[in-house]
Amino acid sequence: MMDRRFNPAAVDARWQRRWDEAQSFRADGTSAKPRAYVLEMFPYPSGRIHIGHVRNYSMGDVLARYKRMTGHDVLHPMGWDAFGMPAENAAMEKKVHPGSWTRENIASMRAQLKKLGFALDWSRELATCEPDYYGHEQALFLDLLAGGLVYRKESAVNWDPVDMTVLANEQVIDGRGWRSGAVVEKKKLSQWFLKITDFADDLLDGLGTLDQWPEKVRLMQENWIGKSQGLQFRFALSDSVDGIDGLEVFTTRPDTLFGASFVGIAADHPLALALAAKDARLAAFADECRKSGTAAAEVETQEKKGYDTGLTVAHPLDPSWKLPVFVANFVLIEYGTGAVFACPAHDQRDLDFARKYMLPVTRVVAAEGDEDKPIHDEAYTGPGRMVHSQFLNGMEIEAAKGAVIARAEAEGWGKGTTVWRLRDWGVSRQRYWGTPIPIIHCEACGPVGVPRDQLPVVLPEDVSFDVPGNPLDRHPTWSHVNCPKCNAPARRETDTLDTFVDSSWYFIRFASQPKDKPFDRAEAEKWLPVGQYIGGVEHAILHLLYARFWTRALAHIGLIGVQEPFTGLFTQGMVTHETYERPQGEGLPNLYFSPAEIDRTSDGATLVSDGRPVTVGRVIKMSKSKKNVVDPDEIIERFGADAVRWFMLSDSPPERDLPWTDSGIEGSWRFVNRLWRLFGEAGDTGDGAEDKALKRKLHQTVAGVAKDIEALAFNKAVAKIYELTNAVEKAKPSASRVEAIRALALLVAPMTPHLAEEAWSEFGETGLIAEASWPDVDEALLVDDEVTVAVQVQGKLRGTIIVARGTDKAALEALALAVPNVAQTLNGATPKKVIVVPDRLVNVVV
RNA sequence: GCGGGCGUGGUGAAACUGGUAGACGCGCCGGACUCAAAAUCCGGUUCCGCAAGGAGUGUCGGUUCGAUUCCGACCGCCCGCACCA
Repeated sequence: MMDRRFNPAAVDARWQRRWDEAQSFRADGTSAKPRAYVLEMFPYPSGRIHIGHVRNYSMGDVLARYKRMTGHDVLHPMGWDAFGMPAENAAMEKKVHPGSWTRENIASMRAQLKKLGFALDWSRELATCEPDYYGHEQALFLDLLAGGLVYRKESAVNWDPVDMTVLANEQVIDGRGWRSGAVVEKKKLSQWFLKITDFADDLLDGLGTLDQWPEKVRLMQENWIGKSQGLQFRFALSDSVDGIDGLEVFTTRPDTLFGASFVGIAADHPLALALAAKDARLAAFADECRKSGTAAAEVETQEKKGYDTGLTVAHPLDPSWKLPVFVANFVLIEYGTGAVFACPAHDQRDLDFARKYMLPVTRVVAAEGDEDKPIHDEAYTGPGRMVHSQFLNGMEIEAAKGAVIARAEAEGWGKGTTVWRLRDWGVSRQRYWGTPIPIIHCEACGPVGVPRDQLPVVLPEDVSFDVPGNPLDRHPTWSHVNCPKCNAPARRETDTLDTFVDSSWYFIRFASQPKDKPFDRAEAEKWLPVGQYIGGVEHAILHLLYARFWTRALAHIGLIGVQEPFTGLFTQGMVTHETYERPQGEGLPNLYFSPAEIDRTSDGATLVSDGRPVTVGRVIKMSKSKKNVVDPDEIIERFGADAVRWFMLSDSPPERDLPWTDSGIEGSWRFVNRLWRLFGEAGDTGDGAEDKALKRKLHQTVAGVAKDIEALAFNKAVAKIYELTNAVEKAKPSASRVEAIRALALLVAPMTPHLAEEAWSEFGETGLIAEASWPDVDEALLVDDEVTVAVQVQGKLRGTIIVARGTDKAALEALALAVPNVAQTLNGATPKKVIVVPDRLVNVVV
């Protein structure tokens, strides 16, 4: 067959249409087949699919198609995480409505995804910005409210005075708003909170059951939840200040109580605030503390500073022992009680502080023999026994902790407590483009839930973005309603929900989409939990933790019987690309060029426009600012969907970054054509004989590729397919070769489905390969009956022998010693020992 | 600072439970076909050496008949969290 060239421009669309018409990828839910729920994190409709999406969805697609071929009823849906700030920014900058901007983006991104031929059940597509999604979310919010998992509280937020909105912590850079550049203010606002802390223990324990999650993600969540056990206790204050006569502190080291040196309180601690009201110098110090608070790198080098309040507290185990109270810049109001007792000998921060303010340092824990060793500049945090600690002396640390807690509880001045880093989830956002919180504020009745028959609370379309702030606040009529309880004039809540709420339950809605309620429990439980969830590691904490919480919360109020939403989680690496840069001149940043402007050869790169060289920079994550991006559309145009998909799966392990290269995609395109030529030889059985070796190779490959796909080791599956292809190409025409060629089409069907379909129909099959079965494996063919055994002398390879599998040790030893090279190396010496591992190696030791 | 991960050819990487290091891809070198090019095909490609042979998985050391794999120390890179009491 000469010069057969695969033509994706014609082929891809044809099969995409056929799959559509046949509804090949619709999840059934009523079949007797085992069910498989394969899900990739749904995209934000920013406007264009980027190559990272292509990698993500290619992986999920291989798994989904493979599951279908192995007899599963597969749910593999797609939707849009469609609310969020970029739409409002576009509205302000381009004077378009966030809704039309978002919907147009969805339309063009959907078209892009379709061109890639993903095996998605498009009948279940959803967008979180449509009332038929967020209306149900409002119902769930009211359910959680009724279930006691939602509350309203005043809380301090980051307020951007120019954009007139709340900013998330991540949006505050060096104390300024990321868009406006305005200095961010702390502002107290009434906000809605979800009681995620009620589930802190359960979310932590649950991590232990997630054995198909990356260890890394579980650790990140564990740290985020941040469980600390210790003692909370009260110090009596020497003088009462505005009615404050004691200080509550929390410590994880109650054992070191006899090493106490001072008490530190946060600048925003009520006692500090009360004192600062009468002390200008303290007020100034507190201001300084607040300013230097958050900037990340700064914290490390930040000097420990304090302000002596002049007050003292009494030590709970010895009331005559007085400890000074400092306002200290390293004590955080957000954590614990905002006050600490300091034991400098065994805590580095406390030690730094104590040295600076000349406070006593007393060792209370010592390793064997170190009892009188002084503490210098390094706090001792290792194991040991208690010293200088009265009734605790001689105890191990853990025993001493228990003893102090027991005594505190018996004497009533403290108790054993658990403190969490995790805070309740504030979900109010002063934004337009989000799910309206279904609440009506009435002067007489307070906040009242919108009655169910009035859901969804739909976002008004007639809004303007001429002035900063939330357009819902300014809308002439939208917020003016009557109280559902007393019918008096009232005001609608104008805050919307954090978009993380939208993504906390979309996987349930995918599984079941009734019109009249968020989901049908029985239907949803058929599919849930998601068997394999695939996405970027950037969602390791927030999204995945919120989704775990939301699922538990729904279970708690009896709406669903699932605790963990995702049984298997896979976090894929990024697609990276080298950068092309050139200095612009002194003091100016380097100028970057896009790959399209560059002529890249094996030994360098030049700019096409002037022919002069540019520096080839590091291979990093694709980003607009570095211009190292490639456009999937262009690539699909040139090489077709299959070559792109194949490249996304080749070479790099999926959890690692994948460097994009032009030669790589060209290599994939070459392989697509190689296969296509090979498929053209499926009619040639030669003399019709069997090729035992090829047959064996085929069955080994089928088994190996299946194992690799199930382990998501796509790069290994790809390598095995290359090996088989090489073997088939080299083999002489035979019945086995034809069998192998046909099987090869099935093997690549999950990865390069258009090519596989085209071959399948050329083979004369009338059905779709997408609906065909994965080839059977003959177990007997998985092992070779001849093996190559390595022969070593002193652990160094001296030759190999080919023997029948299972040859016994004595025979192997004799054969090995007969290898000429072995005799030569031994040079007459008598072997001291011969180690024989059957079917593997013989090692002669002298 | 704490927690985690990773270091293998020119390059992306493979190597089952400690058993022939470098499969497979990219690149490169040589050849065939062609007037020529593209496409395709064949051969080679860890390093040193003409070869025999020797060295080799970040560095140093250990365990072992045998270590990319196990243990210890160190170096480098990447990621997450971060004054968390």
